[in-house]
Amino acid sequence: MYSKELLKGTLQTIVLKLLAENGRMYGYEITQKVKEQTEGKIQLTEGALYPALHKLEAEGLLVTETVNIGKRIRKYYSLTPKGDVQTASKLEEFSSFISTMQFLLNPKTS
Amino acid sequence: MYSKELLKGTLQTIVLKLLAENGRMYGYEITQKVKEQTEGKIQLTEGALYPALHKLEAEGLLVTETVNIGKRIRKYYSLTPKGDVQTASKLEEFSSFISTMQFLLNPKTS
DNA sequence: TGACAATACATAAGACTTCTACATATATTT
DNA sequence: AAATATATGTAGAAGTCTTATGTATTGTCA
Repeated sequence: MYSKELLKGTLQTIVLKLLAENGRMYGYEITQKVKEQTEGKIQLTEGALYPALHKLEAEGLLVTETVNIGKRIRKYYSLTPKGDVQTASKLEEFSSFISTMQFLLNPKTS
Repeated sequence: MYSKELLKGTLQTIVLKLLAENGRMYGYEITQKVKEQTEGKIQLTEGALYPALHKLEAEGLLVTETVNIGKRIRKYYSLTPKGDVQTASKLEEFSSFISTMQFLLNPKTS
């Protein structure tokens, strides 16, 4: 597990990228996918994820579909066209940020 | 300039690494160095930097030396042995975090 | 020489993100 | 029957950083 601060600012990017890859996902599924793909190194908490999802929805980047699974409700999130655009730009920004940081922190080998 | 959120959690690491490289530096010098080395892509604000420096000092990772340049005061910061250790561990953590993120965001090529 | 920009320190108030803890409820495993 | 996993969500607090402000000295250029 990484210090929490590092994760700040990357949660949105992670969520958007996963949705772009998987079409549609629900909250719990996202937490599990991240945990699984990072071998437990990144674990999203509900307290961070749900507010983030709601915010992205309010901004028009995500839409929801509610599905009944037995008696339980499941809320699927998927990208809007605007969300697609934002995902691409977030990924690009993150990638550029990493390059800059790697250069800054490792000027000899970069 | 990157969205502010991305920078979160990296400020300490940046400061520690610069001090490890340059021996001792003062606040303004740090802001200029970062700006210069990142071609303006990362710009530290004083409101973020000084509280961070004070915090690191309070934690025993940095010590200060005050030097008078004419009538102006200059406060040099340098790493303590404890600071050296922390720098290494922060850099390691950041590097590992980047690997994980790259894998997560780009599963095909990683 | 007067004005402006750069150097250099610093704090205060607020925004934003995330965490911890809690609340609720169903389904599955032991 | 109890515990764990699935599933969504909120409230309050913590932490980091931003914006704005303040003070003072030094350098530059018109």
